[in-house]
Amino acid sequence: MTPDLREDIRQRKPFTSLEQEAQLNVVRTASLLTDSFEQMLKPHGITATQYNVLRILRGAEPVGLCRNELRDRMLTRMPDVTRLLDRMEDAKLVARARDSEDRRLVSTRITPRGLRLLDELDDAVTQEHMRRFHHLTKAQLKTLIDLLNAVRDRLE
Amino acid sequence: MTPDLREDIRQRKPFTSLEQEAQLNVVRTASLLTDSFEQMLKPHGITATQYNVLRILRGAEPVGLCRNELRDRMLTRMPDVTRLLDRMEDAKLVARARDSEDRRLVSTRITPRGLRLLDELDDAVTQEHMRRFHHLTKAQLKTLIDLLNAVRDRLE
DNA sequence: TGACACATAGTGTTATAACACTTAATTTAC
DNA sequence: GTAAATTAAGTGTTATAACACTATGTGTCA
Repeated sequence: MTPDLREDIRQRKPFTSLEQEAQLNVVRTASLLTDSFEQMLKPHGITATQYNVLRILRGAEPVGLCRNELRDRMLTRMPDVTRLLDRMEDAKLVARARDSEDRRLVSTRITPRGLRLLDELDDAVTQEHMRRFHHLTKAQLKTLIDLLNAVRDRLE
Repeated sequence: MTPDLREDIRQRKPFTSLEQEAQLNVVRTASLLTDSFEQMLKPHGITATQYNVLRILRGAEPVGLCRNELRDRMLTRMPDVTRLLDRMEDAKLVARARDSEDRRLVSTRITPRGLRLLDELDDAVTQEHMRRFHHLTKAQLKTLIDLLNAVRDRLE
């Protein structure tokens, strides 16, 4: 019933270890989840990375965050946050201002337009999460989350 | 003891649903696993995507695969397999030959050099998987794999 | 058998990611 | 108080990803 990964990617030989199978399963699942999420966002003109930035900045309101703080909070590694923010600034989704106390820092805040976009997306995002996970029980979801937390425990 | 995702990405508010928390956990974990894997591969001059291609082609030996078949078997979406293979051909890791029966097809095979590279990498890859997952029990790994299979069941 | 639909690989082009390097402000140590 | 180290943001450049489009070979069907 549930097609396993081996079938999915048409692999002929069995996985060499459970550890390998676990890694491939995590990566494959994330890829499909992200692709689906990107497709949902596309008509709205932003990427999953940009969406992630907007969510972080909305959570930080009413203050902004500097570039490195933002980078450290992102879900996926992003080595060029400066130009990511350039593009988002061009789209008027965020605004930057140099910090007056420590002039090395540039604080970025979400704009009203960015907030409006997140608001428009809220329903679709919730639907997306539900669509992908509603067939698991709450207990299964908790177990999945716990196991992934445990994986990351030795990872970062 | 195990830091949960909220702490990790310094999120102040709780997740809005278990479904959302599950999605973010999957994506975050995959990102860290992939980054770590990429770092391990870097000294050998290939990316995780290229490694994936080599593994698929080694599994297909002694025959090659056409571009679309390869694309469909990849772990993550890759819209430009042609030029990915161009680069790998330049590096002499794969070789291409037009199919004589159906001249639309171009079959790609792994070269001896590609096989040698995989062989060199085998230990490091196994170590990498172990390092990331050895602190979970076999039962936990099986549960994790089952749950991820279940997630993907409604996804593709 | 000839026109048309379809499947396959590849190309042109733009956008984004990645990485090493630079510049500027602040902190630290003497 | 000044030089050196540190921390921050940004820049130059190359590599890769993404997407729409083209060219060519194969199958289909009137």
